[in-house]
Amino acid sequence: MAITFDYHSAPGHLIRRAHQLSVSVFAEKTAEFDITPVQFAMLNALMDDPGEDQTTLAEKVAFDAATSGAVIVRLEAKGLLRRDADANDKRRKLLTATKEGKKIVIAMKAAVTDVQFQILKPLSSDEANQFTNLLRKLVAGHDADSSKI
Amino acid sequence: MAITFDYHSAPGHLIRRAHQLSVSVFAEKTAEFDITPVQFAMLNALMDDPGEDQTTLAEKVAFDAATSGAVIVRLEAKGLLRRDADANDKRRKLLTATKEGKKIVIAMKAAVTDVQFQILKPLSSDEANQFTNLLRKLVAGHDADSSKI
DNA sequence: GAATTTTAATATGTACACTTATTATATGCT
DNA sequence: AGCATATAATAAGTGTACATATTAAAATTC
Repeated sequence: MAITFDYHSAPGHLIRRAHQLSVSVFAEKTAEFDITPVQFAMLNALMDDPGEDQTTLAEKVAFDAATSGAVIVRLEAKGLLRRDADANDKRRKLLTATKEGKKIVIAMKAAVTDVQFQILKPLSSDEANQFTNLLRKLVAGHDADSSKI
Repeated sequence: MAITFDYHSAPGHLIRRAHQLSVSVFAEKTAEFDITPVQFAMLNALMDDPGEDQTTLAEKVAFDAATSGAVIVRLEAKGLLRRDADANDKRRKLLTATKEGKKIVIAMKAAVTDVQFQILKPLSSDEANQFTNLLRKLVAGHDADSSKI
């Protein structure tokens, strides 16, 4: 037994590395659009349900309010979404993707699909499916855990 | 075919979520030590090979020089490692874990081991092994890719 | 052996990511 | 109605994470 920890083989470290690689592949494949994975996730989610408030959108993509607030400000600055005050609840700001925002999400779709393949590239097709399913189960399990407080 | 992307099931997004959860579990289980996963990784790696320079240590845990530089400054501020100028190469600063640093890594070992189990908790034992192996293969594959430039 | 190139560390700027605190507004309770 | 509680958004502070630029010190090349 070594005194130190074999952190290289630890899931925690491997997940960090995978995230790092995943972001890097995304940046590479979508360089021309100048949109980060998080920005894409938010804009993409917004297109399914326009007119959402920031909190609801943040929950959908699983970010805290502070982070998503900053992302939304950047997306607004780029002209990809609009924030309108809710007449019924002055605390809320309702979000809508602009024409530009919609256009960019649609334009990025092929590249983002390709990113997913590139991330999984070191794995065989079977392994890739297994891995994605296990990842989904892992995340869902933790989500279920945290919701039953 | 929907216009938008099913980003919720995409490996890229799932990996991000997994990373998020992983960091959160680490923080929870090691709260008393006030050490982040990255800080632990660096300090732990340093114990295997004391007297390394920043660049070599950064490579080992796969961070860029700027990020690891900042982490090292924080670890030094906490008194967990020492930086000494290399007499043979004045550009380099050699790192050594202090007694305090070593003590904290050893003290954290059990908690960090537990973190890995907690991360994988939603999976069965078999699934957890499969998942970790696939993750390792994924990361190794990308590493091999980037090294053959 | 002087000029070019490389390398180690730092600095700068942008973008997550989270915690805690603050402000404004709504809602629930009595 | 009036007060306590809850909620939406923002602000402040810490810590990754990376690209690019800078500085000082090697190493290489001519």
